[in-house]
Order: sequence, then C-alpha cells, then structure tokens
Amino acid sequence: MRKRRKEARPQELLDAALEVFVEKGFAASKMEDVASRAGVSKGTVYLYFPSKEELLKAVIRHNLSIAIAEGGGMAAGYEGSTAELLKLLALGWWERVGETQASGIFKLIITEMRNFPEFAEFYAAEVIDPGQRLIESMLQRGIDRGEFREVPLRDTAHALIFPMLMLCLHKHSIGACSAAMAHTDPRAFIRNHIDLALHGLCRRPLGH
Amino acid sequence: MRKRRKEARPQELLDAALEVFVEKGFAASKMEDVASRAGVSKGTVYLYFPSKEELLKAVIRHNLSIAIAEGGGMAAGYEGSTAELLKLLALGWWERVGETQASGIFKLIITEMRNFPEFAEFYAAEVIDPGQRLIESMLQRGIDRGEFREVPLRDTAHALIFPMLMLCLHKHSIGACSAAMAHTDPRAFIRNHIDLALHGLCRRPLGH
Amino acid sequence: MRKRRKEARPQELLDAALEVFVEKGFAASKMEDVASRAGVSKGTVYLYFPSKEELLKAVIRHNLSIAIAEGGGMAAGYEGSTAELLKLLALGWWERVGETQASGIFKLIITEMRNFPEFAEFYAAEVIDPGQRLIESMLQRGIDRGEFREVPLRDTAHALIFPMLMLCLHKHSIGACSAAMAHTDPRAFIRNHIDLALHGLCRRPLGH
Amino acid sequence: MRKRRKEARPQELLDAALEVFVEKGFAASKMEDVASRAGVSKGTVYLYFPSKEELLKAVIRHNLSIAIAEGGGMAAGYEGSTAELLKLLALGWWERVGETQASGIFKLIITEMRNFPEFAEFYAAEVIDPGQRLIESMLQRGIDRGEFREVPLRDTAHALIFPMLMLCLHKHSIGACSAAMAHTDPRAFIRNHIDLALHGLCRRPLGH
DNA sequence: AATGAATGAGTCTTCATTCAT
DNA sequence: GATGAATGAAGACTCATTCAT
Repeated sequence: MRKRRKEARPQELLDAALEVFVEKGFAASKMEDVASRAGVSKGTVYLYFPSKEELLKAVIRHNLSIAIAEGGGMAAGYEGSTAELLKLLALGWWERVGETQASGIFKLIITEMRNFPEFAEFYAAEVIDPGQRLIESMLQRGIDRGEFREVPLRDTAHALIFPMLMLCLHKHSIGACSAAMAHTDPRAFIRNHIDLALHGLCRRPLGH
Repeated sequence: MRKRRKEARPQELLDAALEVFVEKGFAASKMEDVASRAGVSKGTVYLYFPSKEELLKAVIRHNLSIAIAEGGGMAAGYEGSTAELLKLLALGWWERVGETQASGIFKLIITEMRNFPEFAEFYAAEVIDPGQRLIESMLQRGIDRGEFREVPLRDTAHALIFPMLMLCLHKHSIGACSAAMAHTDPRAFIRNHIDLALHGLCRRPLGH
Repeated sequence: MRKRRKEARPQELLDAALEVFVEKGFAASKMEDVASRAGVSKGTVYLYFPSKEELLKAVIRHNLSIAIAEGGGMAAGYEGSTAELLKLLALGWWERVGETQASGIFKLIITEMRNFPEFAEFYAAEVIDPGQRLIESMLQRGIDRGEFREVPLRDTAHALIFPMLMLCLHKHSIGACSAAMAHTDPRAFIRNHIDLALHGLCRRPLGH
Repeated sequence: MRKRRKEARPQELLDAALEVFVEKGFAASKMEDVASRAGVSKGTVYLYFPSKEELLKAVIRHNLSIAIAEGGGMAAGYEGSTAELLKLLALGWWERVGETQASGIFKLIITEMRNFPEFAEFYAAEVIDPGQRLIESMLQRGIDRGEFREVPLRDTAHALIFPMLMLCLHKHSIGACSAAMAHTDPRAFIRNHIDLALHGLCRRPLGH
C-alpha cells in the first residue's frame, strides 16, 4: 500500500492539479491546494515537479495525450455509414473524454494559452491538426462514398467540433456553478447536434 | 501627464481592463498593467473602481450589456425567410460583437465564473436566457411557417450558438497566439455553420 | 463673511486637525479627513501648512500655548490660603483646558512624542518645567506659610498633576467610546483629588 | 536563519509587536519592523497572526491578562494595616507590571481605544472594573477598620490609580525620549504618592 | 485662493519555493 | 521520501502631495 502509493503519486498529483487548475485557473491556484487535494503536503509536490509552471505543463501534456489517444483509432476499419461513424465517434469521445475530469483540459488550454504560447505550438500540432484531419478525412469519406454533399472540409470540421468543445467548457464553468444550469443531457445534445449536421450534410433527407 | 478627463476615464479603464483580463486572465492581471494600458498610473484606477474585483464586475456588466443590446432588436419585425434571418443575425452579431474587443467577455465569463459564482446568476438571467429565447423563438417561427422541420428547440439553439461562442474563445486564445492559427475567415465559417444547420433544419433541400 | 472666513482658515484647520489627530492618532489620520472636517478640500490644507508633519507641529504648538497660558497668571498675587489656591488653580485649569478640545493635546503629545522627539524638548521646556515650577512654588508657599508639612516637591507636584492629565486622556480615549464610561463628574473628581491630597485619608497621622 | 521554533514564536512575536506598537503607535508600525525585531522575516508573522489588526488584538489580550493576573491575589488574606497593604500593592504592581514591557499596554490601550472600540468593552469589564473594585474594597476595609475617614470610594480609587497609570504612560512617551526626562525613581514617586494620599499634606485637618 | 484629479512611494498581505528535520 | 516552518519577491491598495484648472 505504501509502495503502491508512492508510485501513484505523480498521477495523483496530476489529477489533483488538473482539478484545481480547471476550477480556479492557473494563476489563482495555490500549490498547497493541489497538495492537499492530493493528500500530501506542500513540499511533496516539489519532489515530483520542479515548479508550478512545470506542473501545469505536465498536466496539459498528460491530459492532452488522453484526449488524443481517445480521438484516434475508432475510425480506422469501420465499415458502416459515415453518418453512423460520426455519431459513434462523437458519443464515444464524449464518454471517454467529455465525461471525465480530462475534459477540463480544454478550459485550461483556452485560458492559459496566451500566457504560455509554447502550448499553442504543441496543442496545434498534437491536438488540433490530428483532430481536424480525422474529421476532415471522415467528411471526405462521406463525400467519396456519396453520402454527403460537397462541403468545405475545414469549416465543416470546425462546425462539428466546436459544440463538443463548448460542452466541455460549459461543464467546467457555468455547469459547475449550479445543478440547475448544468446541461441536463449532454448525450442528447450531442445526438441532436450530429443529427442536425448530418441532416445538413446528407444529400437526401435521413430517415427517422 | 496630468490630464483632466474624469468623464472618459471609466470607459478607458474598462476597455483597458477587458483587454488585460482577457489576455492574462483575471488573477494573473496586474492593476498596474490595466493602468498603464489606459495611460494612467496605478492609483488612478482606484479613483474609479474600488478594487480589482469591482473592476472585473464592472468590466463584465459593461461588456455583457453591449453583447445583450446587440443581440436583441434585429429579429423584431423581420419579414423575410427565417433562414435568411438566422444568417443575418449570426453575421450581424459577429460584426458587432465578435469582431470587437467585447468578444473577449465570453472568455472572461467562462474563465472566472467558478471564482465568482455571483456572475453565473447574472449571466444566466441576462445573457443565456434571453439569447436562448431569441434563438428558440426564431426556430419556432421557422417551424410555424413550415420552413423548418420539428426539432428540439433548446438543444438546437445551443447547437447554433455554441460555434459562435467558440469562435470568440478561439480568437482570444489560440487565435491570438499567432496569425497562422487565427481563423482565416470567421465570416465564411459562420456562413458555412449556419448553412449547414439550415440544411439540417429545412424540410426540403435549400436551393444554392 | 468671505473675508473673515479666509482669515479664520488656519485656526479652523488647526481645530479640525486637533480633533482628527486626537481621535485617530496622527499616523491613521488622513489629510482629507482634516480638510473635510474643516469644510475645505484636500488641496486647501496645503495652502496653509506645507505638510502633514508641519500641521501636527502647528497643532501642538498652538494648543500647548493655550494650555501654558491658562496655567500661569492665576497664582500671582493671590492672598488666600494655599489650599484654596491649589483648588482654584486645578478647577480653573480644568475649566479652561480640560473641558475644551485643547485637552486632547496631551493624548497627542503622549502618543507622538517618541515619533517626534523634537517635541520632547519643546514640551519639557515650555510645559513641564513651567508647570512643575508653578506647582512646586505653591507647595513651597504652603510649607513656608506653615500650612503644609515638608514634602518632596517634585514628586508631590507630579502626584498633583498626574490625575489631571489622566482625566484628559481618559476623556479622549475610553471616555469617548461610550457615555457610560465617561467620567460622570470630572469636577467632583478634581475636588476630591485635591481634597485628598490636602487632607489625607487618615483621621490622624499614621505612625511610621 | 531557519530555526524551527513553532512553540516559542507566538510569544516572541507578541513581545516584539508590543514593543513596536508602543513605540510607534499601531498605525505607524510596520509589520516588517515587528518581524525583524522578533528576528524573523515579514512572512513569518502571518504564519501566526492573520493580520496586523489581529496581532494588535492578541497583543492587547495577552498583556492585559498579565496586568490583570498581577493585580489580583495580593490583597486576599492580608492581616496588616490597610495603609501598609495599599503601599505593598502599589509597589508590587509597579514591580510586576510597571517595570516590565507589559506596562506599555496602557499607552496602547489609550491610543487605540477609539480606533478599536471593541477593546473598550473588554478593557472596562476585565481591567477597569476589577481594578476599581479591588481598590474600593481596600478603601472600604480601611474605613471599616477605622483607619481611614469616609471618602467617596470611586473618585478616591481613581485618584490612587491614575498616577500609577501616568507613570506607565510617562515611561513610554517622554520618559523614553531621553534619560534626562525619565522619572529618576518611580518607586520613590509611588511611595510618596501613596504616602501623600494616606497622610495628607497638612499638619492637621483643614477647616472648611 | 480653492479645487480635486492624478501620481507613486510605501505598506500589508500572499504564496511559490526552499530546506532543516 | 515527506513534512511544514520560514523566506522574500511580487502585487493590491492607500494616501501624502502636486498641479492644471
């Protein structure tokens, strides 16, 4: 237990740090809050991360990896309709990222990117580009297979992704303030959002 | 430099504060930065706002008023098709809010809402509710006039609004980091987004 | 009226300053408080006194002069018993100093002397010394006339003066906090104090 | 210098704070002065007291407790003459309070009471009342035993106490400015003060 | 002379970071 | 490895003082 604990420390600290950073924002977060949320003392954090800033970077690297890893893979080798695939992808991503604490990473990124422009590069290269390429390739697949009409790939990809991100942001801002304001059913929203887009994408009316 | 401009000062300070707060985040912003961006000294800010927190509140109140004021009005008395109206509304809002500094307010709101939950109430009552009701009423108009198919009003309204907000956030986070990452043409994106949604909304294929 | 006002300014400012300084202490007093209590604006104070410190010095000089002026004179040429003279002197001083705002000067002196040791010299030379000499000469008069027994002049003078000063301090500290704690009847206290000193507590001389 | 002395720190800080506050006055005292007089750095004070004002309150509570504790007790069970008892009490109190740093508390109280009226209540209830009752009961004892003539208890108690307090104030104001002005022999003064009160100035009761 | 907007030095207070235990 | 007392740089805020009007 002691031993296991020790090896789990960095992970526990990253989780605690993510929570605190997302909740308060990086600048307003205190190392002591991170420490106590992880159940250790102030000094201990410094045994694993040399500074607050490095902790932030580690938090971002770690959680973006998760988001990235969850994004890929699903699409490859899928046989069914692209419409179905898009819906599966969106709901799967939500389940594996949006519903976990890792979803907060997007709030963090948006908040802190201007203070740490070094993230921009990393984020663009590792998250935006692959994500965009993934969606664009799926749109292209739909177009190629005659499912979708011709649409501008980039803007349409964004139009598909943005509401998903907003859902994450919403959850960690106003949605965290009171139950009343939280989205009652994010999955229903996602289904509707994809439906709407698909209706708009498809050459002919979808059957319902 | 000692100019006497008591009347213009509050506005200048609010503008400077918005810029700084959006850029750095509230906690990481220094009052002195706000002051110098407004061309005054540290102490002067306190002649007009009693504390950093009150300055934030004033910034939010002021800029949300702007966003609200721009949102309403346009729809009333419009005679044309709802599709056209939606598109006009979206582009008009972008022009009058999205393209101005006031667009940063949404980043600020999302960032700071958990630290100042009092904003949540205000924001929900004064921005989200009216905005949502506006969009929902337009959707209903489209449905009533036989332009749109039946859709869930709330989720669809969100699906329409979220990409607009993301555009604002984008502009003030990654979009501000380098020209390369800025959205090359937000208006084209909006047109495409609304097009896509309208395609999805309309009972029959739109003519192009 | 305008003209008269102008000439009265310094006096009005000194009075206002004394009140504020005695109430809050010098360091905690704001020039603006002094100004507004005198019914003028911040800048005006500086037309009459070059700095807060100089204002303090002026306040002290001015009010000590009053206390000094009231102290002397009365004794000279008095014909009656020294006991009577002492009582008259004490009550007269209370009436002319203790009951006026000028009584606060002693609180101010005691409070600020260590911060402005330059006052010590002035105070010692202009107030303590003359006051002590006055009382001592009266005690000597009583002894010379066979009214009083031989007592140590200096300590006895202090023993006579200290309660008078404490009465001033009391009035401006705890006595100012609530009516309940104010001395109900300072004159009765003074009469008793002098009586006690003159009379003695004991029915007959104690054996030592 | 990083010593680990959590236990002794509060006491050291209270002592340093008393000195500084008495010397400069509360408002003019800097936390850093308190810290350095206690041999620690600025930040350390805040590990033990949450604000300057709370530090003041703690200083006052702590030192008044001392003054109170020293005041009581002595009188109970004394068998000798009341005159002797009064003298013992006065000299004992001076030795245990007046000669220590704690004597400064009276200057602090008088100075700050109007700024912190909450002290007034505490001070009245815990110091003035008990002190007065103690002296009054001793006067009553003297009267009951035929040692003293009938005197007004309250005013006479004040007349006995006030010079003792003035001695404290004197020590921390003018007495601290130069050796020349310090009371050369406070004990002699006290002895004389009590003697005077006990004895009376006059050879025989004055006729009125 | 009088005003009060503006300034910026000075203080309180916080918190990332260090290091003796 | 873990702790938490201690540090001191940094930032919010105040207010004596100045000066254009």
